[in-house]
Amino acid sequence: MATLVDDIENRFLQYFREKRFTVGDILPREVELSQDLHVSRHIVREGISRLKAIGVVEAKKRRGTVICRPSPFMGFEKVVHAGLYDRQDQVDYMELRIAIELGMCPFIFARKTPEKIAELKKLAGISPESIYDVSSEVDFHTCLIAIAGNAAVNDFRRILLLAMESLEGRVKKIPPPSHQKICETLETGTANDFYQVMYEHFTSYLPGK
Amino acid sequence: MATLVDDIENRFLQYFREKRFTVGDILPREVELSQDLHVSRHIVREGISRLKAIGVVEAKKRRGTVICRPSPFMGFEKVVHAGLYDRQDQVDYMELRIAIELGMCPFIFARKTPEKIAELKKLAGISPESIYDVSSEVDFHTCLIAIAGNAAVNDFRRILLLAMESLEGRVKKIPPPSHQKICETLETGTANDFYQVMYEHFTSYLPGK
DNA sequence: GTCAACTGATATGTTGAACATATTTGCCGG
DNA sequence: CCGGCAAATATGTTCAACATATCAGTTGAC
Repeated sequence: MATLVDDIENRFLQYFREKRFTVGDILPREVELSQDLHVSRHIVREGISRLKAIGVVEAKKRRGTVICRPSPFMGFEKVVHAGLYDRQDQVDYMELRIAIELGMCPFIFARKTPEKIAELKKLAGISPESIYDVSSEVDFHTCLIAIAGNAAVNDFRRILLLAMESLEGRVKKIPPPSHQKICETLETGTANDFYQVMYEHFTSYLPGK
Repeated sequence: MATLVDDIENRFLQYFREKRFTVGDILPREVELSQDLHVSRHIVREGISRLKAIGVVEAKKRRGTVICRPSPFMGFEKVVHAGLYDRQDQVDYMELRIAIELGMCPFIFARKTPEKIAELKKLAGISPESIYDVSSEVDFHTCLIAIAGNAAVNDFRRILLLAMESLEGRVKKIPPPSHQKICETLETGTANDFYQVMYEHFTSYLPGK
């Protein structure tokens, strides 16, 4: 059953699209909205509150409620923060993460720079191969994928990692090829070489042949 | 500045995590919550309303407010629905989509079945190569990635496609290799062959060498 | 005894009016 | 011209009341 607030929320979203609302635009006053939409101010406030929950507006006292640049995955982050995902979700997220690490290879390769590779090498050299350190593993791949310079990918991947924290204790030991090898291949190999070495690096997470 | 509602929302999310809340669990009554949390019932309602916005709870009259299985990307879908993304976001989303199509290849290949391939072949044969049809292009790749059987990936990709609808008119003509070729390779080639043919298929979306 | 309909209890949904609070605006005096 | 006080105005919060849907138990006819 659709409540008034459900309806108002949808009308807001639809309205933003139709009127080409963009960052910085200001919503009408709550009292105006409540009059125009023929609902009480509480309903309007609750509708706007839902927009705050997904990060598309924020309220400034005395100025009004303004459209803000949404972090599009805020809702996802909250779901993860609440721990409201099951084993199957976690497996799905893990696969999605691996798919992104692999699928971004062409973009990483195309946008590599000597500076970025130097930065990467420092992270690759931190821990000896025999010692498996989860956080340095994560740091390396975070730095690696950052080379692609895709903000949405970086943010989304960060949240996926949050959902996998309870899994991290159970991952297999660090697989060859090592991070050093990945650096070398990124630096001197071809785009395809780079993909191949990344594929092998994630072999233990990928389905068997 | 943090409002009471912001605080209450966070406390709910934190509480769900700590108390290991799961699908079907019922929240205390609004009046109880307002007493325990020392805020008015409206504040509690607004906090709960925000949880509804991200798809974490739903209210049943007389029964109470229950945790529901969240569609984790509901917030993202709403942001897209409102059209609150700019050119750069759109480019990022496109790259993310391509990365997923490519990165899921190993999972698709590992889980292919004769039935799925037959289904795929039907979609591949619909339009002659000379005619470029956006919706059949999308349908084919939707069917292809569905072979991996990853619900999160399917759902997330669906929303990414929504954000790219206004771009679709400007995509380049269908690139070789054709969908028929992709089907063949998936059926008879190796996992690596399959990746290579997919990579070539998306060449026009990938950064130049 | 069984089942349908009634009825009361109880949860969320909605409204109105009032007051709190922060911040901008602009007046006012030095 | 400039610093500070004060009014205006937006959102934030509370209280009290009523609406509405639905579950559960009771009552009634067959």
